[in-house]
Amino acid sequence: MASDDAGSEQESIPYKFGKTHEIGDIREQYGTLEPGRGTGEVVSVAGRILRLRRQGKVVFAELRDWSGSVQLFAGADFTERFDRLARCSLGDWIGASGEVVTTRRGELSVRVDTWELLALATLGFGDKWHGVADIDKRWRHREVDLWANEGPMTTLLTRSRAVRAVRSLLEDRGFVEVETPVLQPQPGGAMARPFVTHHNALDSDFYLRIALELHLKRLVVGGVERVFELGRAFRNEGLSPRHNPEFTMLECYQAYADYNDMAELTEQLVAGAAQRVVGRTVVTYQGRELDLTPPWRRATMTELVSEKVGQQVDLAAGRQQLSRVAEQHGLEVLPAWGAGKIMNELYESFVEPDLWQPVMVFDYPREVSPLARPHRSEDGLVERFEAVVAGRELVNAFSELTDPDIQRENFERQAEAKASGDPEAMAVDEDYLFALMHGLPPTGGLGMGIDRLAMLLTDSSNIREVIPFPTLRPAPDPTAG
RNA sequence: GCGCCUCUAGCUCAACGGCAGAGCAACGGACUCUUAAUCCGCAGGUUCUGGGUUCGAAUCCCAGGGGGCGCACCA
Repeated sequence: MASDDAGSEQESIPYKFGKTHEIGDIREQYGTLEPGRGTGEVVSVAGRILRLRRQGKVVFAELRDWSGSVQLFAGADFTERFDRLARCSLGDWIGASGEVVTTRRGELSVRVDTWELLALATLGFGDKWHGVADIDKRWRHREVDLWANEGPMTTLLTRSRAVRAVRSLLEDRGFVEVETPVLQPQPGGAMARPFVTHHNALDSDFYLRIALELHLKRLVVGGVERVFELGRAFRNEGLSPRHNPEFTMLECYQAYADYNDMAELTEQLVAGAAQRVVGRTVVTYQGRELDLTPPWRRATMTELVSEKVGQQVDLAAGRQQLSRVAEQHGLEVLPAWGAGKIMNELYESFVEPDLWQPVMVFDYPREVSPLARPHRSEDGLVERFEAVVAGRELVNAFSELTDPDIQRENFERQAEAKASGDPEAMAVDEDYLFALMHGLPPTGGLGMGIDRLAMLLTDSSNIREVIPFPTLRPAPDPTAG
């Protein structure tokens, strides 16, 4: 009987439901009402039944939509099909109409006159008190996580608002949004191992992009003076609490600007997003205060490394001295590393993890920055900075390299490294060089990890919390948990 | 890839070498203002998988699988 009944109930579910209010709005408007009051306002709300308390001829249910939850108050004397309502399962979706009231105990409620079943939850969702704690299940079946636990909906909505804020801040500054190819015959714009796929009709291998950079700069060559893309990039690398193989980047490029302009833009974007999303620019992250209010501290890599190792070091000191400093601090130096690479390693190993408040780390070695323009006054350096927040790189930006000859040299040096076995090195990108030979004006460029921005604004320690369906090993059995 | 930790009912967890259990959910019932409602009843298991040790294994050992954290790589 149960299954036949359920079958006909499925068929009787309406195709739409005219809800008049978000639950959150009702709570906002009437949340302070005294006990035992009516409002005269009749509303229709819809959502999922979170809890159900049967009391004989009267039933209390907690109904949750994505804006919040409110109690439904139903009674045999005034609610249609009362007995069926009392038999609903936790997790069922219903739409209910009635007056907004408070009960004797003062709980804000919708006193249900009429209601409709909108979906049956035939699989249980988890413990009504503990929710679902199995982290594997939460990530493989986010729909369950969203319903059973409090945090994920807030995280999802916050991320959405953060992306909207970034997009709108850029549009306010005259940037136009574009979409460039994900499938590329040759990946470029970053040093990373790509994913490979195959196009049947063209009988060609393609790579999933590892960065957005080169196509966007080609658009600048074409005259698109302020351009950005918010898009997915893919890197075939290990997973970690801070790395998902597919992740979302913002890249934007501004003609006639340099990296100092990009530093200012970085502050405006991050602080602006925080302001719009959480309402302030001082946030709490993992129990510590983080002050995103501009201006951020600016320091050069040389200064920061020197400070950390307790002696003045710079590229001019040469590979030998840097190598000695590195080894004094327990850092293994590979033979292929030049002075610049050693400096970068010193920075990444000893300085970056200890930076907490936002810092703009300026002026990277040329050796580790093949797409950035040589520094206007410092030998061996490029005009590049990374913005580090909470010990992690959030933004990477340059004065873009515009000289096709230097770009070709840099590509060729990368190609040599690739030939000698570095799977992450770049290849020579002739299409990009072709574009540069048509003239890239002075341009500032910036890349930001959107997932990491979302982590900061949602106080998430694991990137998988801000990605609804993170990359996981395929489950052998889809129902296994 | 390597190291450490973890996996028991739908969910949250006990049992830690001696009969696999509780709460919640589900199912049946009582109850007209509840707040994790309460009460009565009933059912629920390949203890992740496969081997081994043992009179006896959820428990100890080995191998495999899933997941987490750390390291490495990166954003």
